[in-house]
Amino acid sequence: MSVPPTLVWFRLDLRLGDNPAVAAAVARGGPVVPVFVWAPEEEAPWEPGAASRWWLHHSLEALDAALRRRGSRLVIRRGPTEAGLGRLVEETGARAVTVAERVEPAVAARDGRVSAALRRRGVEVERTAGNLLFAPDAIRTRSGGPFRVFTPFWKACQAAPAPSEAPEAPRRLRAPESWPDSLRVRDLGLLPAADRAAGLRADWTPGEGGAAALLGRCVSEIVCAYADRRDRPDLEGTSRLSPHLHFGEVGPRQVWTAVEAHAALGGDRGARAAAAAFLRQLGWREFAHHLLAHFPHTAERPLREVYESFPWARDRGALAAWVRGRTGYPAVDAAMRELWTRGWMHNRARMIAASFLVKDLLLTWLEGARWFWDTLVDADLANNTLGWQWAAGCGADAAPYFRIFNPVLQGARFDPRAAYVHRWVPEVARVPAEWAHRPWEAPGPVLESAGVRLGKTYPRPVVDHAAARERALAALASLERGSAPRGRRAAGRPRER
DNA sequence: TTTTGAGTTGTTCGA
DNA sequence: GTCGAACAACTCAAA
Repeated sequence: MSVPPTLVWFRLDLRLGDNPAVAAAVARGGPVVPVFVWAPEEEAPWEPGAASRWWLHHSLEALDAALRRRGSRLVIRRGPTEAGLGRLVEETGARAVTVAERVEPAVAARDGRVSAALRRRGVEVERTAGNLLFAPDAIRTRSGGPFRVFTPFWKACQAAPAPSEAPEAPRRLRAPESWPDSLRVRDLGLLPAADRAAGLRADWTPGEGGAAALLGRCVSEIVCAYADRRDRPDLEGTSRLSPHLHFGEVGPRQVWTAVEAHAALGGDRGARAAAAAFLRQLGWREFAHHLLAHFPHTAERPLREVYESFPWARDRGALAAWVRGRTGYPAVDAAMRELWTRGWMHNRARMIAASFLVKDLLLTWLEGARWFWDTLVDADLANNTLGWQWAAGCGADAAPYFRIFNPVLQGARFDPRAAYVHRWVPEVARVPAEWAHRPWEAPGPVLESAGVRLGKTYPRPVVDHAAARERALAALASLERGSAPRGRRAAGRPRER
C-alpha cells in the first residue's frame, strides 16, 4: 500500500536546507505537497507590512523555483487558512501536515485552531521546531521560569546542548500523482509601487540562494572585524542577514554552524572573540523570540507594568517629522531615510532613531514599532518588540532611566566622518564633518558655502535636545514615584530652538 | 527565605 | 582634552 501525501505548510521558513518541516515530510516516505497560504488578516494587528510583502513576493518565487529544480512546486492558496488547508487535504488525499512553530501570539493561536481542525478530520499535524536555536521551553532559570535578563539567558543557552547539525536540502521531492491548482505569486498582489520597489531591489536578493551567498560572505569578511565595525552605520560592518533570518531563508542553526566552523578554522583568540560577538547577536534574536513566546502581551503592552501609565505625548506633527526624516537632527534623519529607501536600518541607527522618538519627542514606542513594522524588510514581531521596549526602557532589561541618546554625540562617535549623514541627507552633503551632525551650530559662512539655509533647505531641530532630555527625565521620575507629572505640561512639547 | 552581585549599546559635569 | 563620578532605585537570578 502506498504512503499518502504529506503537506508541508511553509510560513517563515522559506528554505529547503535545514528545514525540519520539510525533513519531517520527506521522512514519511510519501509524496510531498509544499503549500503556502496567504492569510495576512489572521496575523492582525501585525499583518505583514509593505516592505515585508515585497520581500515575501520574491522569496516565494525563489522557493517555487528551488522546488521546481527538485521535481516539485509550491502550491499557493489564499486564506482563511483552516478552509484552505482543509480543501487541499481533500484534493490531495494528504493524511499529514508538517509545519514549523512560530511564536507570534496571533499566529500561535491560529496555528492551534488550524491544527485542531485538521486533527478532527483525521489529519496528523506534526509541529516541528521553529526558526530558533533553542526551544523556548528548553531555556529556563533554576526555578523553572523564563529569563528576563539577557546575560544569564545567553549563558544558559551556551550551557544547553548545542543546536544539532542541519539536515541538507533533499535532492528530489516526490511529487503527487497530480498537482492541485495554485495561484501564481503575483496573484497575491504583494508588490508595492514601482519606485519603492526599485530602492529595495538595489539592495537585496531575497531567497535561499541570496541568503547562502550573504552568509558565505559575512562569515569570511564580516565576522573577523565584527566586534570593531558592527556599531558603525557608515561602514558595511554588519551581516545584513536579518531579513533572510526573518523569512527563514537561512536558519539560525546554519548561521551558528558556519560561524563556529570559521572560528575553529581561524583558531586565534581574535577570531574566536569576533565569532562570539557575532553569535551573541543571534542570542539576542533568540532572547526576543523566547520573551514573546513567554509574554505574548508584550507585542502591544510594556513588559514592565509601571510603564502602562507613562505620560506619552501626542504630537502628530512631531511624529510626521520623525517618519519623514525631517527632525533637523541629521543622524536621526539619515536613519529614517535609510529605512525608507532600503527597507533596513543599521542597528546603531535604530537605537538613535528610536531613542529620539521615545525620549526626545516622548512619543510612545508603539508608534515607532508600527512604522518600523511597515517599512523594514526584516520586520519581525519578536525583534521589533524587544528593540522598541528596550529603547523605551519598558522592556526586559533594566536600562538605567538616564540612558538618553544625544543624537549629536552619537553621530560624532559612530559616524565620525559624517559619511552616513552625507549619504542619506543630501541637504547637508556638503556640510563638513565637524558640523554635519549639528548644522544649526555651524558658522554662517560654513552653511552658506554648503548651500544650507536652515529652516528652508533643511529643518531646524524640532526640539532642543537638552530641554527634551530634562523633560524625559522628569517624565521618568514621575513614573518611579507612581504619580502623574504636575499639570499637563510634562506631556507638552519642549520649546523649539 | 534572605542576601548578594549584576544588569548590551549613555551623558554630563567637574576636577 | 581626559578621566572618573554621579545620575535611582529596581529587578533578576543564583547562592
